[in-house]
Amino acid sequence: MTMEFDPKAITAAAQAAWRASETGDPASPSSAQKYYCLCMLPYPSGRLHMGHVRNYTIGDVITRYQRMNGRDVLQPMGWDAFGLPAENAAIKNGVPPAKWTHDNIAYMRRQLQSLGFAIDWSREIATCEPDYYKWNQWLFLRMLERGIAYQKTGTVNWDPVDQTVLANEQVIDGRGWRTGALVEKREIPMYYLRITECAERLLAGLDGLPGWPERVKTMQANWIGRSEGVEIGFPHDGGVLKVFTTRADTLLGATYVAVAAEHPLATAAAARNPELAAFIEECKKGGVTEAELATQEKKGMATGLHVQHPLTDEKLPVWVANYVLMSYGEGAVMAVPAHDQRDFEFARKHDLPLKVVVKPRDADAPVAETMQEAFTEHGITVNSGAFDGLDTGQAIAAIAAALEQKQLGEKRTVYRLRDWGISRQRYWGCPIPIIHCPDCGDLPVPDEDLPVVLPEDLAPDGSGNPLAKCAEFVNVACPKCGGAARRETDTMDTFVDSSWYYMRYACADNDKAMVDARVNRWLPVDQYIGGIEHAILHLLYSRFWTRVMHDLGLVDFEEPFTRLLTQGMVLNHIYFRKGAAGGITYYSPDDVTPIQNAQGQITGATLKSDGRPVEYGGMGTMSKSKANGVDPQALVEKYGADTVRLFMMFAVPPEQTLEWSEAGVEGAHRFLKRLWKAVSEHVAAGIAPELKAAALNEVQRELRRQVHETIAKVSDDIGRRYMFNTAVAAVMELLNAVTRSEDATPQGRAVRQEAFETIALLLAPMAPHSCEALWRMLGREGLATAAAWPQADTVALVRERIEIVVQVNGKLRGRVAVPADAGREALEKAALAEQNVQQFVGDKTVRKLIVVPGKLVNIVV
RNA sequence: GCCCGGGUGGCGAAACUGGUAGACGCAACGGACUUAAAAUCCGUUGGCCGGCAACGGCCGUGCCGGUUCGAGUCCGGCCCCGGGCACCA
Repeated sequence: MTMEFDPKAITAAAQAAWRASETGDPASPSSAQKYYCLCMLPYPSGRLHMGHVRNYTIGDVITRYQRMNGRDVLQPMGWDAFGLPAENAAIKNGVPPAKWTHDNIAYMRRQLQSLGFAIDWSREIATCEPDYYKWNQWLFLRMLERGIAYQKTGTVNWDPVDQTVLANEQVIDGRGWRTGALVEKREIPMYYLRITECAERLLAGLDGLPGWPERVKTMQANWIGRSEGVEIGFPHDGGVLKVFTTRADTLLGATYVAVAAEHPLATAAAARNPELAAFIEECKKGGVTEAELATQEKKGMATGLHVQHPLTDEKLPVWVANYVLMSYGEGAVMAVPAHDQRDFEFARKHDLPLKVVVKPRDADAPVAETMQEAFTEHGITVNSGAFDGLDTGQAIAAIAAALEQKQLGEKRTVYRLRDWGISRQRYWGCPIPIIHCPDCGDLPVPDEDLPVVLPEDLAPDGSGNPLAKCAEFVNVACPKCGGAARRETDTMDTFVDSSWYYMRYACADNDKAMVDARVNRWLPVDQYIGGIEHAILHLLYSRFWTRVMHDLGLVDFEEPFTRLLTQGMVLNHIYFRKGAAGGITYYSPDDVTPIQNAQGQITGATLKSDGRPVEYGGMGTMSKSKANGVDPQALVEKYGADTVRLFMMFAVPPEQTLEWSEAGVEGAHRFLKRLWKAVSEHVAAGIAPELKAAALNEVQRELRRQVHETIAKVSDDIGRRYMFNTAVAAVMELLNAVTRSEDATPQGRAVRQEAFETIALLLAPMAPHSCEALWRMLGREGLATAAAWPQADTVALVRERIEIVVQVNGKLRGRVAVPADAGREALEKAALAEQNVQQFVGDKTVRKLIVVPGKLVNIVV
């Protein structure tokens, strides 16, 4: 038995032992209760970074803990293998996306294996494989049959120089990342999934997810954005302009209406008004993100058109405004400058009138001429004829009723949520299985021709989709008339791939069906773990996709993830330079020398290789694209997998953001070495005798109580609280206590034996390799990671005396030791008797005595 | 701009339901061991003040205000940092 802690040897031995112990078919049903522990699948960007290590270590800790608690645990792994970075790498290095992706997968798989995660690799999937994406296509066709998938135009970023569609990430300050050209908005036909039909179910379903963090549910609910209001019609020469409002009570205060630049009314007016046409053209500049639209300068122009107020028949001017979004409601709003801040600012800027129609409940109405900001709160209706004196709620109801009678309004519920556009004008993705025939129109690819296989040998060059230039792919016979037809060359959003991969793990070997009965054994996922950045899109799309599959009878469940743990991001500094054309080059924090101001904040840096300045971009998520990822490999080689895993769990609680620093890794390593040494010395003294609880002296009972308190704490921290950092801290405290004990009596050694065995088991989920070795050293048979989780002995936990805190007027003034079962009166008496307390109470009158049993007494004088 | 989080010693953090602020670890400093260094072990470590000492006092959880016997924790306002904003994944 070696005394040296040798992580390399320990890791190799443990991993060999685990491989040797794998028995039977992992897919075979087990009598134990199932537990599906799933981590979000990684994008194979090249190398693992610390965010991955954090994610998969959390998953592995939960997996191993549940296994030791007797569950039949499934922990699979796969690759989110389609996407833009593979195309970017191809453009940069000339390597085909397929080869780049497969090489990355091979490398990252080895990295994951080196960390000793208990992953069932027999179920591994990669979303770029035809036997996976075939089922994307198959389900898309089912959605098309049911009208869940449909075609309409959508807005994209267009680079006029490269003649290509850009992702939002490729638009930097309104310009194309490669060309520097001003980006334009362009309308193109795309396929959409009708997620809005599901809005109410997706919203209501959140109430049935007690295992999800409140913040994620709040974000999803806000994203779906249900609003109840009134759709109001404003008649005009060409028909009726529809707007939606949640504040119908302010209708009499409407002084103009505003429409989006893309609104049909704007287009119609622009046809006869060159100035307006130029303004609308101006609005097309820039990217399509909501952040960009919401922060741009608010601009508008009158169309010269007018609509009629539905209640007063007054003529209201129609304006085009860039702050009105075509994608929300009807793409038009009634503007009430007195009671909406955005309308207020717009009206002041363009000299549009203001009409006050709501006053505060307990104050006078604001005066239009002197208002400094809009009055947006609820209140009492004024200046509104028959509706005066009503409270906001009543006024909305009364005005809605009046509009309904004139058939110019009806109550409606609208959602902020938009349908999911899945078409991407990109190569490295799942082909959309549609054939365009000049005679028969757009036709689905027949099921028997699936999958539509993506050619893997194309080379993207940055100008458009290479698929569209690939004759063998594009040219196809029409499935209906047999004539020459053209394949759809758009591919699917990669969120489609990740919306159901977790189901495929249950039956990855089935080439006849998307999923089979096994999916209902393993799913829903008991514990899902992934970054908080996926709180909305991925998780919402997955919930939607699951409902579609449920409604098609493919799965029994509607919610895919029972419990969710959203891991905080691992951040690192970001450094970059802007190129002449507008592109951005990122530099690794390792390659720069930061410049700090007097407060120690980083203000910039210089690049080590050329000594010239680079800009500082603050802290941000570790990612390959920002060049700020830290590869765990060097740390694993220096300290071993267990140290890296343990440090990750100890540094910070899982949901919290982690600003990366290596400081502290050394501490985790020292702890493992100290544990190793302590166990070595303990076993070197021979076999410990059997523990006789009744024969222990007070000191031994005290140490044993700490052993069992630690079992209770660690079980709660891992099983319920997900506070792995405090679980590790508790084990550290226990080790400190054990090593302080120098009791060489037989029962003293027996207590230490129990303590060390307990530590080996409590730490096994986090540092499994070391714990296997310790378990053997302690003379135990079998695998620590397969042993039963320890249970706290309630008898050992009993305390005879406890310490009570005494406060005077809420300030700590003393502590008293009392019997654990002391009653209220005994506590009060002991508290008042304490010497320092008496100094502060003196001869003052005790007004009140607050007793918190087991904790404190507060004396109010 | 909008939605969601976070801010506690020199640093990562703990304090779970309103009840002892700073557990555990890092770094630093002092000591032991050593020819020396590394490693290891022991001790000190929020700030200020009093005391030979035991110990005691005052201040302190981003900023301003409030509720409460008692606030890191609850409420109102603000500042800063991070995540998301529908084509990065």
